[in-house]
Amino acid sequence: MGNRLNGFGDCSIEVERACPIELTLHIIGGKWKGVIINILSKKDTRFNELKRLIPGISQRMLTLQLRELEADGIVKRKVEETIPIKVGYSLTHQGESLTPIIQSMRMWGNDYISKNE
Amino acid sequence: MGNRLNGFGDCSIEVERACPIELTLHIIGGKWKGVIINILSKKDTRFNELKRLIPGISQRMLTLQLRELEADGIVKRKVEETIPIKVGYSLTHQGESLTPIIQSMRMWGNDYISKNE
DNA sequence: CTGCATCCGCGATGATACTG
DNA sequence: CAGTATCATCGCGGATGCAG
Repeated sequence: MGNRLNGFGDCSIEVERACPIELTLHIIGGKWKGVIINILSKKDTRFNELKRLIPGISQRMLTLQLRELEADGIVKRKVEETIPIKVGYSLTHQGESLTPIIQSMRMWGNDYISKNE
Repeated sequence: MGNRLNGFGDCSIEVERACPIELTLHIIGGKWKGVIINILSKKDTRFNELKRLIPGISQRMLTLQLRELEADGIVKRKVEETIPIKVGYSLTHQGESLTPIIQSMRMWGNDYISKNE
């Protein structure tokens, strides 16, 4: 997992090392990651359920984004060995620690919308 | 400015409309926007100063990211009609209202780094 | 000093079909 | 149900040169 941090360790801002910001943005900034985390913060969700809840996302992208979130330790994947197979996704502790930020972003976004009609 | 909201108005998540999150992510999620906002939150900064403070960014990208932030009402642009011209950038009120989120992201990022070494 | 214009490669994303 | 594989595309972003 640590290798995902590569490319962030060598940036040197003089005012202040802003890398943690970039890192966070890199982790949650994917095209659909915000929505995914937001949904998972409310309830554990299965693959097809996620797909249904996120209109417009392709199966491929959903898989990829989930894999990245998993690699970053944000999301947990639990396979039920039934037939057909069921796969449940949920937030890890680290993932849950992101929800305050997500919620701040929601509030800011709503505020922004209301101010710009 | 309102037209930048297009594409967000029609997303319909059943669990909850997550669009404000996507919108916020869209506004601050650019490759360098986090750093830019972070720097501007500390002090007004001129173009070349920004370029110097952000190693690795190309002139082109700095211009583009600043233009987007300006179009989104996050950043203010002030031209000093000297020779040579000087252009100062600063946060708008809306831009300043983002800094708590940015700071949360910094803290989360630092925490993340220390936990994943 | 602060940009804009142009060219271009590459990665991100979509569409579609196939699988255990 | 939950993916994987493959192909095609499209825009991001880098490099470079020009301009006021």
